[in-house]
Amino acid sequence: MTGDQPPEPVMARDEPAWPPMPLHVAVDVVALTLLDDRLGVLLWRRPYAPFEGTWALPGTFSRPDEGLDASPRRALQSKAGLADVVMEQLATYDQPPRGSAPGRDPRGRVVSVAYLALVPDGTQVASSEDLRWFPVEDAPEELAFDHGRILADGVERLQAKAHYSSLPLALLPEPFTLPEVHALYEAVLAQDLDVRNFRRDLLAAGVLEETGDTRVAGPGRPARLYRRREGAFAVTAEERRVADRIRGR
Amino acid sequence: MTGDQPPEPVMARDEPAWPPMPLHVAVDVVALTLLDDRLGVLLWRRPYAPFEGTWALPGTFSRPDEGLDASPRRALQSKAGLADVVMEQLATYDQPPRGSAPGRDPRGRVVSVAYLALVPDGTQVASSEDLRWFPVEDAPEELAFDHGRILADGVERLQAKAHYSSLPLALLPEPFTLPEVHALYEAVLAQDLDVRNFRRDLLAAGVLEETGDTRVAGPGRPARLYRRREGAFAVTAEERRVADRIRGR
DNA sequence: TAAATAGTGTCTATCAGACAGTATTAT
DNA sequence: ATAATACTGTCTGATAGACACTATTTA
Repeated sequence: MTGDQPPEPVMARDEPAWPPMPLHVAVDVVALTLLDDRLGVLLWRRPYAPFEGTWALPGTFSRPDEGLDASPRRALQSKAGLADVVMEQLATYDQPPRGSAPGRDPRGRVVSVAYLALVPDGTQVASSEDLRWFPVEDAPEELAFDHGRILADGVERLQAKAHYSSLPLALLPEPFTLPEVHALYEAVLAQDLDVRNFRRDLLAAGVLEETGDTRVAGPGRPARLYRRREGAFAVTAEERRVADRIRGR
Repeated sequence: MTGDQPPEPVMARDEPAWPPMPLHVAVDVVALTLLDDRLGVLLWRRPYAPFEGTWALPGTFSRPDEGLDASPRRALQSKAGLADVVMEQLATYDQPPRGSAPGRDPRGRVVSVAYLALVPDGTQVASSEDLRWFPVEDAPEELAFDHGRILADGVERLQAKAHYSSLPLALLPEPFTLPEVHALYEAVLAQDLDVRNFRRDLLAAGVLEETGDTRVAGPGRPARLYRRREGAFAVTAEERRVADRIRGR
């Protein structure tokens, strides 16, 4: 593999070790959703080697003709029919993973750029025997490659952000009710949150605006409907301060 | 789920698009240090195309025979003679960078994994006309590739962590005095910090321990010396709570 | 003894956490 | 009326931020 793709003859005094040994760049997606009041992750059973038959995060190899961020979108689109989800880059992993045994990919050196994708509750996915949501806590212990670690990192990232941002709202279709948001944060953090304090702090953060409507769902008082206010993210007071300090410069 | 991962003849039903088009994987290092009570970054003037003669972050192509995290260490070692610095991965960038014009690397598709490296104040580096520290605020506006953006992201990461971790201490050689730590945080945050509050909060965080010695430096009362306590990181009370919540699960 | 640097204490406003009852709807 | 769900207010302890003086050394 010589990896020559110079559009012109640019090589006057080029990088000493050029062309470098090219590597294989994969992307893997930790796609999370709200599943029955718990956090769910999309897994895919690999139909071919390596790790044939093993559950894995959906992923693909990045193509030379697409932007890096486009690769995880294409993976979600082609494997699950998902489009327009909120995504953010997590981290990049390689072989060998820190502190683990078997290496990322038996086929050779592969670096994998992991992404976190947040899929709104109720979004239709092309599920099947070999592609479906798992409650995160019931996911198979052994995933392909080092996907178990990547999954854990993705969940941890979302939990961390739940403490100081409204990122988890991407898991709800708009408009939503405050009880739904409350249940969402409890699911994300796997933790009980006092209703009164939660509502007080969430409303004080100013990330929501009322639609004016309410939603009737069976018995009980109807809940007011909200949507996200554009560009609003920080939730706790401390983190609003931090964000202001950083942004305001 | 069968999960056989045969090191043997593997290619029975392999990935459809295998082998994928390989890409070039670079690593770039945002190496920061304390420079005359300001934050400094190590830059390198590229001696060859592309961007010949332009200042850039030190970097290299990752080799197939090394772990990904080893590449930025090799880059620092070979270009600047630096070893054993604290490093953490920042993010991965590619062509085209979000919202910019010229593309990462004119030679073809390159993804770059960026690292943050913290070099203790006073560490000797093999500096020259073409490799030296710049105060971050005096760094050239135009760096090669999208290194300007990567540098900004690295500084922002360090500043964010300065609010809730003792990561910046990696910029000081041990042992150090509290006035030095104070000056360090002021340099990192480019902000005045009240001495009394700073000392109160830093000591309350329990990340330091006294050595018992003091350091005499010219006139004035000698300062007590401290070292980092092993494994201690969180600084503010809020972030200790956050860290506990996340870790304690 | 003057100049330089290291070190210390209090008050206040804000916020997170604990806690229980009222309001509105369907049946 | 009963059951179900939505919604609300207060108190307390902890903490971040504002603020000015004393202590110890060298020259």
